[in-house]
Amino acid sequence: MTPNEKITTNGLRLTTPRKKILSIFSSQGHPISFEEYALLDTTIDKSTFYRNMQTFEAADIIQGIESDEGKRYFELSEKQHPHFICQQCHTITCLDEAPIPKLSGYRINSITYKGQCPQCFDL
Amino acid sequence: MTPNEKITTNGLRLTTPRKKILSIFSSQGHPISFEEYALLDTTIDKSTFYRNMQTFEAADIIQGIESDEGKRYFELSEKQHPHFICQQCHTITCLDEAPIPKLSGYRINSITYKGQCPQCFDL
DNA sequence: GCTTATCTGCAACTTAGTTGCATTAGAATG
DNA sequence: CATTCTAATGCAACTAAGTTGCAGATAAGC
Ligand SMILES: [Zn+2]
Ligand SMILES: [Zn+2]
Ligand SMILES: [Zn+2]
Ligand SMILES: [Zn+2]
Repeated sequence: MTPNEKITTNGLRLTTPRKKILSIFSSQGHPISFEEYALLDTTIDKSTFYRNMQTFEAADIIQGIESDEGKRYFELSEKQHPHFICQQCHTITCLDEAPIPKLSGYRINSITYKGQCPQCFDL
Repeated sequence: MTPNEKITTNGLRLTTPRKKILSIFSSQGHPISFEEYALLDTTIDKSTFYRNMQTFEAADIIQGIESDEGKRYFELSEKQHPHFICQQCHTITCLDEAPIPKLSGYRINSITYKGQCPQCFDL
């Protein structure tokens, strides 16, 4: 199901800002913050952006993750994968191949590793 | 090495606020935010608290983690262990027994799982 | 095309965390 | 113990991510 289809099946309206938000997120291969989004779409208001992030998270269209710098990053919630946040260069990497462990009794929605990425580790 | 010893070996001054901060963190078994800390120590100023969190993170005395509600939680950085953040009741659990996986090329400092804790999962 | 409830954009607000600065108080030295 | 020097504290003002109230716009359904 495409993001646009998820919108309509959730009883939400397919508005112009929503179509633009989803097309921009579709063209990113990694999570972005509002600050980064606003560089790609100067027309959107931040309240519209954040309100849609909440709506889309509830509809399982978008997934948010917290950076180590007190900002939220968002990406399309397609196939589940862990993320790595480098505490030195603050890059967020999608670990598409990494396995998702199990924890008995818990339902795991996401995994975030923090540390040093290969580039920063070599220095 | 106790937290107080770590302070002096890092060339930091063992001040009254610092001793109180470390004694309060020693008596917690899980990460707490400034909001929670301030209930246990009404004398501290928030700038002193946050500045010490930064100093203590650099000296590897305290470790911070980001909650799913845009707040930072802190705990003594003794033995490494993953954390589980429940997205429903927002409780942060220390998973003292859970293993820390490896990722080749990356240096992992922390792991955070998000999802539903056993209490919320049963509902 | 008309109606209606949802959604948007603006501006004002909230709040976690930071910063500048004057004062205080560890620690080192004699 | 008194002196000195620098690190650390407390206060108040500030910053910035994210939220909220509201009036006007617009998608969806008839
Ligand atoms: Zn890096
Ligand atoms: Zn990703
Ligand atoms: Zn829970
Ligand atoms: Zn813990």
